[in-house]
Amino acid sequence: MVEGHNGCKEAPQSYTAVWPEGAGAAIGAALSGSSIGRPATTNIDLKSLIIMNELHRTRSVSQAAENLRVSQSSISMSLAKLRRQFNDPLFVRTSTGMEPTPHALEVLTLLSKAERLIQSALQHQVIFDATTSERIFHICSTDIAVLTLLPTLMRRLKEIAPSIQVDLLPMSDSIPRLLESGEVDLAVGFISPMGAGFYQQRLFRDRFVCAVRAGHPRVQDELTLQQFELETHLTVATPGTGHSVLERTLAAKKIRRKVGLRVPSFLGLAPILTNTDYLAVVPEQLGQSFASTGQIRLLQLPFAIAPYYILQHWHERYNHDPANVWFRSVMAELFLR
DNA sequence: CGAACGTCCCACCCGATGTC
DNA sequence: GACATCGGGTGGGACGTTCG
Repeated sequence: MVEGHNGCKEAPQSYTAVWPEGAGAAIGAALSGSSIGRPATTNIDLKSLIIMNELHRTRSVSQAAENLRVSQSSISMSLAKLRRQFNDPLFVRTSTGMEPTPHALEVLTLLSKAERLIQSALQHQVIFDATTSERIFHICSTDIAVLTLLPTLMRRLKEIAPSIQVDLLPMSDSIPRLLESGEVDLAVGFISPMGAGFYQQRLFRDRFVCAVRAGHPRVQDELTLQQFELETHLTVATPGTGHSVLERTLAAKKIRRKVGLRVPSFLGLAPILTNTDYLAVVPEQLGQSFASTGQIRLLQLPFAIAPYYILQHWHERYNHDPANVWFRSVMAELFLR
């Protein structure tokens, strides 16, 4: 996000940015660790230190003022302040200009070290090496992911990042807080929009289908609306997800369904379905994994319901985090279609 | 020794900030 | 919002140093 100009007036001075804002602490730390001891005040004036550097470079108060685009008296005042702070003349007039005292030279040497430290800090980048990282990624998803995403994901991770671990956490209403705090890296699934501060990326489209056991005595190749309402259903509670769209659609279309069993997880659906005559409305991706055994059939729903997208969600705090960026890219590589 | 140049100091001004 | 305070900048004069 780029900050706007917000009507700020231009600063009257235009110091050459030798050290960035906030560098005073680093400079203070460098000075306090030296043989010259602490300056008279710990409230280090960064501009005065910039002026000191410029004085050393130019050997002239006037020239330093010109270079820093301030008045000569301003430089003079700053020098006076520095002299009080360090209890040393720092620069004395000679035939060759304002020459630094030994004390000033030592301070300048330390300032140079501090500058290098600051530059190093500013250029510091967090490197994430997937091939050697032992990081644990915490993913929130419905247990659908266990069947539809994890096998592919873990196979790929074994190839490119063998030491990385994945911790799958259940969906809940507190996903936004968990993503924001960093307790969860990524939330994947059919999840309602989380609002400002969150990013999301579409991975693939999915839709609802009806699953029944292969030898269901009444449901043949086509499911009628009448059958849908007459048969008993097996449903799954899915807090924190967008699956409630199914309930809303049924209510809007005034379609009634008789629930015989409600379970907390998609994982146990298959064995129950194969041993009962229940109908279960499930995501097609999940249904296909059930149907691969040959014991369960998938049928079109007898009413229209919009398809939906499986997305990956993350918080803006981690939008540029190299590890999070890498993991998202792996997810996109495997599932974006 | 005086001119030129550079530094220092003081009074004043301005903007930011805190307080009521 | 008005006012006080403070930090920091400016202009200008005083003073010091250098050099021809």
